[in-house]
Amino acid sequence: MSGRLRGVTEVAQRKQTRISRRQVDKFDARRTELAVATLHTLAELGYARTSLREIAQNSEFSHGVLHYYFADKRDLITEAVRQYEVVCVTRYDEVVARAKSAGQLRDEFVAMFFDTLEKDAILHRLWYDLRNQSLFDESFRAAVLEIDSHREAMVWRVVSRYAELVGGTPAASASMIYLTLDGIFQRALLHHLSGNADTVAQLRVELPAAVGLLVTVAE
Amino acid sequence: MSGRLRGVTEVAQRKQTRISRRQVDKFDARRTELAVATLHTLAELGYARTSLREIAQNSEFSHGVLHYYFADKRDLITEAVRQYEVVCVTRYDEVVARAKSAGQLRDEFVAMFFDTLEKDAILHRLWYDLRNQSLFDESFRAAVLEIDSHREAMVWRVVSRYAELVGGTPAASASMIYLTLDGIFQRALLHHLSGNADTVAQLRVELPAAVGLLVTVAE
DNA sequence: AGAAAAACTTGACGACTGTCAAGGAATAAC
DNA sequence: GTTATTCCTTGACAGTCGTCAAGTTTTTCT
Repeated sequence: MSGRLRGVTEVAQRKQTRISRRQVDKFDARRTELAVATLHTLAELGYARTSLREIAQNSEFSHGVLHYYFADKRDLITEAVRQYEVVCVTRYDEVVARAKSAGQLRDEFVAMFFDTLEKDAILHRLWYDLRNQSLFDESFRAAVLEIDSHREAMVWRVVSRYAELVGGTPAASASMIYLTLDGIFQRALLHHLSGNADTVAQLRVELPAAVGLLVTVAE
Repeated sequence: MSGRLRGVTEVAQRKQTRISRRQVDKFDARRTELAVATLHTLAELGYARTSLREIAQNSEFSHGVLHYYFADKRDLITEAVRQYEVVCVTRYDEVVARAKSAGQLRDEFVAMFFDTLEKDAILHRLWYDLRNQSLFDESFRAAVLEIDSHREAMVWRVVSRYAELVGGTPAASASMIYLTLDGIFQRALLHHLSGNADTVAQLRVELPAAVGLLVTVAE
């Protein structure tokens, strides 16, 4: 039987079958490969204009294969979002690890901040697109909230370590600190993609001071 | 002649004709009416899922009329965004005007902040949707950047007045202050629409302190 | 080797999209 | 009251969308 009546559960079953036959690697590898292709297409076109045929064209397969590995479009996009998380959520950890002084941590953080802003701009705009999409489409919310909390934790690791090195304590909650730095990033991204380099440069100048505001130095 | 070959300029011409015949009121009134219907549809469905036929169904006309008053879909949506601006950009001005003390201003600001967060949630999520869309679609950027700067000015009027009343000065640039408060709003919106009332309440508690951080009190 | 299963392609379906031309209905001009 | 003009509806167009069944190619198993 070449039955193709697969729901989400049936895809999971099929996956289970593969696991038992020790072919899970191949199946999951393709799934990931296609999810990555999806990620790049989404980053290029945005959620509103990304079609399955377009995604397939960014891979080496035809559009039909997407329904072989994914139950439906949502399943595919959700998986793509997870791939984003893998890429983006440990970005500053090396910076934290090698920081010997507060000044060094701050400088390298700022450098990394604006480096990824420019290098991964289209990937970041996708993140904000999907986070926003979750305001309309309930099916993304769980994944979005999870990634958001991981991003918050990532920022917290940076700032709390910075506070430690500078001999003080964070001046606000993890939540506040995250949304402030994320707000700076979002704004910088908007102006970067708008070609407004001056505004981006201005934000770069202000970022260290903002970090300073978020940490109180003990007297 | 019943010619319907209208580009953007021809729509403008036709409008000009009406002006000379003193019927500009009627034409513009319909345009605005349809733009408002568009705004509500967008707020309900999001940019990605809003079609012209859906918009027309939220008005009392048929879908064809949209191309009588607007050159194309972008023209329509751009006009809808302008309507959003009219509604949203003077929200806190009355609060500023009637504030007799720093404490009153702060409290009423916080109250208004979370009032509109809940009452106009779907309108606000539209704003963020469109702002994000401008990261992908150049044609929205000018309007988005303009509205964004108006929002920044609105927030600045609140905070600078607060600083005045408290006898201090703003501790950061207008840009920084705006993106901080906007970040809080965005986060609160996400959690409000996710049904996570606890997180929203937490943000409400933290908002006054955040405002405090943004203003330095003179010694 | 041949048989069975998995991986992938192709082409089609119904639904939906933005656009626009043709024509009817309403209003204004004379 | 009879033309003109404006306003609005209807229906169609060419295209795209997600989905899926049928069939071909490739891999795996025995």
